[in-house]
Amino acid sequence: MPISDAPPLTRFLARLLRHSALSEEEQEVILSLNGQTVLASARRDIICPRTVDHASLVADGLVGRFEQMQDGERQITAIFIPGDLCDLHSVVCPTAEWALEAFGEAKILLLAHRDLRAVAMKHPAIAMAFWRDTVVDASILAKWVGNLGRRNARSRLAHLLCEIGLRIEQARLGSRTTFDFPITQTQLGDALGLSSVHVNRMIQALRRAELIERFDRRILIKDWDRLVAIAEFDPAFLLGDSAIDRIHDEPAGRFRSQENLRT
Amino acid sequence: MPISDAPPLTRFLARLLRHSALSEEEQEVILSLNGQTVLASARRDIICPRTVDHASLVADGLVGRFEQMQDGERQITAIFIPGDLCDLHSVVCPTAEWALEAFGEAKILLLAHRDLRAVAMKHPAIAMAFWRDTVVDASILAKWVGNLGRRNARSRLAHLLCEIGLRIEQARLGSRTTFDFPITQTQLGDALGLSSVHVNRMIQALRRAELIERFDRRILIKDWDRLVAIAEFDPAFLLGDSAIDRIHDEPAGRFRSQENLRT
DNA sequence: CGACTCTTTGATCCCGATCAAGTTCAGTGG
DNA sequence: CCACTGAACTTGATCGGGATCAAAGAGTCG
Repeated sequence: MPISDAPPLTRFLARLLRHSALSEEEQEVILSLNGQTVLASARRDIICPRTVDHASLVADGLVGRFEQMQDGERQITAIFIPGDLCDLHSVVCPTAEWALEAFGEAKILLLAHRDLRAVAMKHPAIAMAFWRDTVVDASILAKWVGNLGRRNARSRLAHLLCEIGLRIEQARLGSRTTFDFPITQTQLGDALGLSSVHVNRMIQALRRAELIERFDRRILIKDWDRLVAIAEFDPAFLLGDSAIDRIHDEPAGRFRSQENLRT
Repeated sequence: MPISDAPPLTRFLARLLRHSALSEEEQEVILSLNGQTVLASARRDIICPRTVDHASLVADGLVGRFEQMQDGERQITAIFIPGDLCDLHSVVCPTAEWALEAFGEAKILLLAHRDLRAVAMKHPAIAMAFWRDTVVDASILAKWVGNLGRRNARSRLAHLLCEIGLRIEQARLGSRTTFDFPITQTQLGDALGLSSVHVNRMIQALRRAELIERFDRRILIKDWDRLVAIAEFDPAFLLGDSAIDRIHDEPAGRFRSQENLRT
C-alpha cells in the first residue's frame, strides 16, 4: 500500500547530491529503493527503535531525536526535516538506539537496513555518500555541543533559528527567512537545554528587538544579518552546497607543513 | 624517518575490530598503511586542519577537538585517546575543519586521506568499519549534548569520568577505575561547559564523597557504582565490545510492528 | 461547553559565573 | 642554593542568568 514514495526518496537523493557526486546509475539505485510509508501522529509520538531493522526517512513534518533522562527530562539532539534520513547510522549500528519523536503530524518512509546495506556494499560511492551524510549529522551535533556549553540562551535560540532556516532553504522547503517550524516552546526548550518559560522570554526578546516575527508554527526572520551576528552563526558546519568532495581524486598526498609540529 | 608506526595502527585496528568484523586480508591492509609520526608538544598546541590532506591517529597522549567562540572561549567537543583516529570524518569531508589541541605532550601518526580513501573504496567492509567508527564518535557527541543540556555540574563531571574510564579500559590502556588523565581543570571546564573554578569545586565534592581520589594527572575511582549512579551512566552509547554487527546478513527485512504508528 | 495543551507573565530561588587573592610547584637562571 | 617566573590549583565573596513555582490568558477539539 505504498502511497507515493517517490517524493521523499527524491528529496533524500537531492540531499545526498548536495555533498556527494553520484553517477546516473547510482542515483537510479537510490530512487528505486522501496519502503513503507507510515504516519507518526500527534506530538509526543515516539518511534523507539531497539535493534530495529529499518531506517526512517522523513517524508513530511518534523522529527526530533532525543535523549531521555531518568527524571523524565528530555534533551533533543537533532531536528530532522523532510528529506533527512534520521537513522542512517543504524544501518551500520543497529544497536544504537536513539529515540525519535514526531513534532506534530509526520509522514515517514521506512527503509530496510538490509536494502540500504546491500546498496552500500555494492556501490562504494553510495557507501561514501551515506558515510558523508553521517558526518554532516555529526558536524551539527558538534556545533550543538558548542552552543550548549558556551553560549547564553539568546544566542542559542538565534543559532538554532539560523541553522533550521538555512537547512530548510538548502532542502528547497522555504527560504531561510520564512519557513514553517511547527514546534512547541517546550520542545524548543528541550532542544536548547532551557526551560519552556525561558524560551518564551527569549523569543519575546528577539521579537522586541525586531529580529523575528510571527512565531507560531511559522518563522519570519526580519533581520537575518543581525540574527547571524547574535548567534555567531557560521554556516560552514552544515557542509552544504560547497564543492565538498566531488574530488574523488585529489593531488598527490603530501603532508602540509604545520607550525607547532615537530617530526 | 618513520619511528615505530606499528603500535598505533595496531591499536587503531583493535578499535575497529571492537565494532566491526574484518577478514585477515582487510586487517593486513589497515596495518600496512603508512604515515608520518609527529609530536604535538605542550598544551595548547594546536593542529588546525584546513582542507587538510591527512587524518590524525593518536599514538600517545591525549587530544581534544574543540570549537572556538568569538570571545576566545572554547568548548571541547571530543576527547581522543591513543588508538583513536580524530579525523576520520575528514576523509569524506576534507572541508570540515575541526580544530585539535594536544593535552600535554602527544604523539600523532598522520595518515594521508588519499590512502584511507583508496582503502575504503577498494574494501567495502573497511568502508563500513570507518563509517561505523564515525557513528561511534557521533554517539558520544549526542550523549554530550544530553549532558550539557540537562545535567548539573556534578553529574556532568561524573559522566565524563565514567566515559573516559570505560574507553580507556576498552582500549586496554588501563582499568576503568585507575587511569592516567593528564588534563588541566581549565580544559576539563572547556569540555564540561563550566568555569575552571567550578570544576575545581566539583572535583572536591566528589573527593569528599569518597568517590574519586588523587586527581592530578591520574584518576582513581573509589566507588565506580556510585559514580555511575550519579552520572546516570549507561555504557550502551559507546557501542563497544557488543556483537554490534558481525551480522553482515541478518534475517529477512520485515518491518517490526510498532505501536503509535499507523500505516 | 468543558478539557486540554500551549503561551504568557510575575515572583522567587539557586546553581554556577565572575572577580580577586592567595597557594603550590616545576622550572630556570643568577 | 635561593630568587624569580608562570602555570596550575585553591578559596572566598558576590553577582546574575535561567530554573522553578504559580496562575492566568488563549486557542482548539470533542
